[in-house]
Amino acid sequence: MNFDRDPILAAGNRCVQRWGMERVTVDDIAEEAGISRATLYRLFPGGKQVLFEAMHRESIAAFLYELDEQLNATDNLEDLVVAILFEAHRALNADEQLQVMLASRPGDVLTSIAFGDLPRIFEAATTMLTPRVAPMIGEERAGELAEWLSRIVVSCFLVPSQHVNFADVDDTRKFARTFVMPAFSTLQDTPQPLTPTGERRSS
Amino acid sequence: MNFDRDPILAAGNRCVQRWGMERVTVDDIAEEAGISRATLYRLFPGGKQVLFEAMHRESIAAFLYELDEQLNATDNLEDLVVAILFEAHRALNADEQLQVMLASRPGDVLTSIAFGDLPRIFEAATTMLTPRVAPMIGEERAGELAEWLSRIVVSCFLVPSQHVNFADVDDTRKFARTFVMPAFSTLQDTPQPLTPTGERRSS
DNA sequence: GACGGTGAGACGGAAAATGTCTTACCGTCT
DNA sequence: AGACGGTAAGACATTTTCCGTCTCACCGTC
Repeated sequence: MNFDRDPILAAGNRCVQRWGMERVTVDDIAEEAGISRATLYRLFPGGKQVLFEAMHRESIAAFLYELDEQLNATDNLEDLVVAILFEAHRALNADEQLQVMLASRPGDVLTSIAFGDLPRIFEAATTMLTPRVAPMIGEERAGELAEWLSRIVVSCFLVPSQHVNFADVDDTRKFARTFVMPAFSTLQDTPQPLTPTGERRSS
Repeated sequence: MNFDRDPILAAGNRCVQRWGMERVTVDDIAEEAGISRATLYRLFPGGKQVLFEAMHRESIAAFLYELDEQLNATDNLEDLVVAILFEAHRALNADEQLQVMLASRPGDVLTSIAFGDLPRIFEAATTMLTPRVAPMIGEERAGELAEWLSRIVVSCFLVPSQHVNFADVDDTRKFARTFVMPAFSTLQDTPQPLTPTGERRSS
């Protein structure tokens, strides 16, 4: 089943893709959605800013929803972390719309990320992740893990790392074992002993 | 050798590709070109309209320049006409920028074409074509041929024909023999007798 | 030091976008 | 039928943006 999007927000996304984030107008979106501007203001009181925030929120939610579906094959924490990092990186680099959502303009990226989106991303990621990892590490730590992984993904999307390539699943696993798992793994969650060389898994 | 473009007009094209024809501002282009708005107005007195016309003109000129280079292998009128129709169609469908130049917005195409671009296209096509065909059909008729071919190319770009497919060189030749050559060819220009069936040439 | 070309930016007028509001319309429910 | 909620259309004032012109300071060249 697909993530069903609000048709108005979907219209907004189409407009953003056509005109760019700064050039899209409320009239554009209303016309694209096939509704009048009055209705749009009724549905999104607060106008442009509220509408855009809703679009951001939905984009993030849809992204995490699809990411969540990729995680069903995992049954332990490390596999989960690796899958999240790997799939998030892949999806993010393939999803043009989400990139526009995150980076409205080359210069505004940091501003947007720092003051607007990151908290929303953390919140949504926590909501998505908690039911999966709560049985493993407890509910409080789930939020920490979600934020930590979100920061890694977003940061490495904005400025690709020189040291880790999330397009490579082995690289990703090595990174996870070094930088993530030590903070969260408990003994029974570790699928196999960590080795200093970070060898490839035989499965 | 390449067609060298005015850096300011090139900046304008980049902006148009990013924002779309109706959303681009003079400030955008000045900034993209790395000059101040004052300088831009000094260089293009008349402002936005003059600047846009220059961009159109240059796009058309660059297009015809590249087209012209495809015609060196031809030595008779029919081959020339076929090559022009075929290559123009191919290039036009591959050149996103030129498409934006011709069709700023789906609804404005006809207006733009009818009242702005076509005369410029005719003029530029005539300039490009005259030296090639003047030895064959005379200078006055060169203008007629250029206009005629331009109309065909532009019209079939805007609304693809049901009857002729310019992506097919044989189809193109058949079309040329039926609709173009009779009006322009003289006996010594005809590479082989026209046949009523329009069979394929043996090379 | 004169001179041409440029960047930065002020300025007013024009155009566009925003957000609110009113009015009329339409389907539903009672 | 009549009340009611939701909508489209669009008028309206306000704010923002854009346009085109202008001035002034700067800088390299002659």
